[in-house]
Amino acid sequence: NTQASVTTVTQSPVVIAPQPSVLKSAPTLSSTVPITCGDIAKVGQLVSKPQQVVSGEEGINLEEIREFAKNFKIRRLSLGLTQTQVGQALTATEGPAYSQSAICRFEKLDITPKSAQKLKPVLEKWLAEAEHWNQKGQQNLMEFVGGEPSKKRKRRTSFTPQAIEVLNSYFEKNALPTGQEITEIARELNYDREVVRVWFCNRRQTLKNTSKINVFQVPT
Amino acid sequence: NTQASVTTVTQSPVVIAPQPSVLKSAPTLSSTVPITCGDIAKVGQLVSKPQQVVSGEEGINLEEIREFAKNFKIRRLSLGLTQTQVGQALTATEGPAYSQSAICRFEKLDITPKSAQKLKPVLEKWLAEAEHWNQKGQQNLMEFVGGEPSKKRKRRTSFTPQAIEVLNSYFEKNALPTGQEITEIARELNYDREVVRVWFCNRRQTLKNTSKINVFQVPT
DNA sequence: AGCATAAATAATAA
DNA sequence: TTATTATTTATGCT
Repeated sequence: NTQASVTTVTQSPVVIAPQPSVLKSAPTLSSTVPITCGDIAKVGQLVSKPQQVVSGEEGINLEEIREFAKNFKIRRLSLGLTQTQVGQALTATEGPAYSQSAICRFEKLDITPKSAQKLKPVLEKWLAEAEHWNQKGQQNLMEFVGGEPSKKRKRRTSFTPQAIEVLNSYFEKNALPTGQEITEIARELNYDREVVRVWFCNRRQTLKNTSKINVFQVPT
Repeated sequence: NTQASVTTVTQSPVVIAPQPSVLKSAPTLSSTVPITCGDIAKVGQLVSKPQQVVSGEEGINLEEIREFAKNFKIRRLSLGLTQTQVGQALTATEGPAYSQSAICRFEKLDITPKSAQKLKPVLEKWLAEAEHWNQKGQQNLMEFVGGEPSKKRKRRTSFTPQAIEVLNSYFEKNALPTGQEITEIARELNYDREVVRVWFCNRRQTLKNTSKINVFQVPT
């Protein structure tokens, strides 16, 4: 449409201040920290050890990777992209598959130096390209990314009191229904299946949150 | 600890590219979009109308506000702060209460120009200060944000047995008092209104929890 | 005016 | 990877 010429806003670029370790930086990293999967150390763990900033045999600059990861996140966010979107877009343009989890792990540096080293240039290139398209307009970016242009957030469902009652009774019987069961409940209540699934997720969440002991003193 | 001199990373500041409308920009905004609350138009709606970039009577520069809102979000994120944190911190340092919802709505420009105009300088000032502390280290930022003892973290209220008795008797009569009633109870007991409100919340939770069946049951 | 909670996103478990 | 939990954001409501 004739979106007006508005897009040439010439907004002053935001300069992000230097970031002292937004990540938790695992300061007192010691013997107590088990490396979950096998015994290959992760970037996020190695990088905090001054001696090993450059991983010996590989010649990998961990500090550089850490910085990039941090910048990557900021740049991703300022493009308004999610990890999922990046993963999907990469999967489409680059060779292998990149899941949301993969992007997440890169940003958190929860990967081996080798993987990081391999992934970094891919992300770097892709991100630069995304930023380039973004210059030309949000629409182009979305096209490049591939997702439908800005899918809208689903309207918030409101359940009827009756429905909630039924849901709660199911929940009391079983807080973790199978996909099958969810489908059935959804049909019975005539709500969207996904909506019902999310309801159970959130209900479990809420329960967990509220089941903490309460703050105020007991009236002795 | 002897965190090494690492912190002086002199990371090259990230320059955020100009952002053509990350927000959904409500492109096909037409008769179908009802303005939820009354008929006062929101910034996000007004700003897309070229003619009205400056709100007439008020002299409010909507375009400026839109830009600020966008930058605010990016800067908030690059500080690693959530809307909730900002809201809480503002509530602590500035006068009135700022909920997570309020921050959310500001960022989405889902507020009236007048409110936005009022909120903007507050956010601007606060954010600049937060960035300043962040320069000095993540720890300082968290202290600034997170109600450190130096700031006025609200002291934990302890109710007298008498007060609790009164509260409980009110609770038995009505577990969900209106705002009006809460105010009155608070005045009667000479406690802060908010404290009383929270007491009722917590009381309801407690009740709910104690009467709960063990939930995470295995689906058979 | 802001709470309660639905929906979306990020992080972790499997 | 895919499945689920945990966290954050957004919105219907009154």
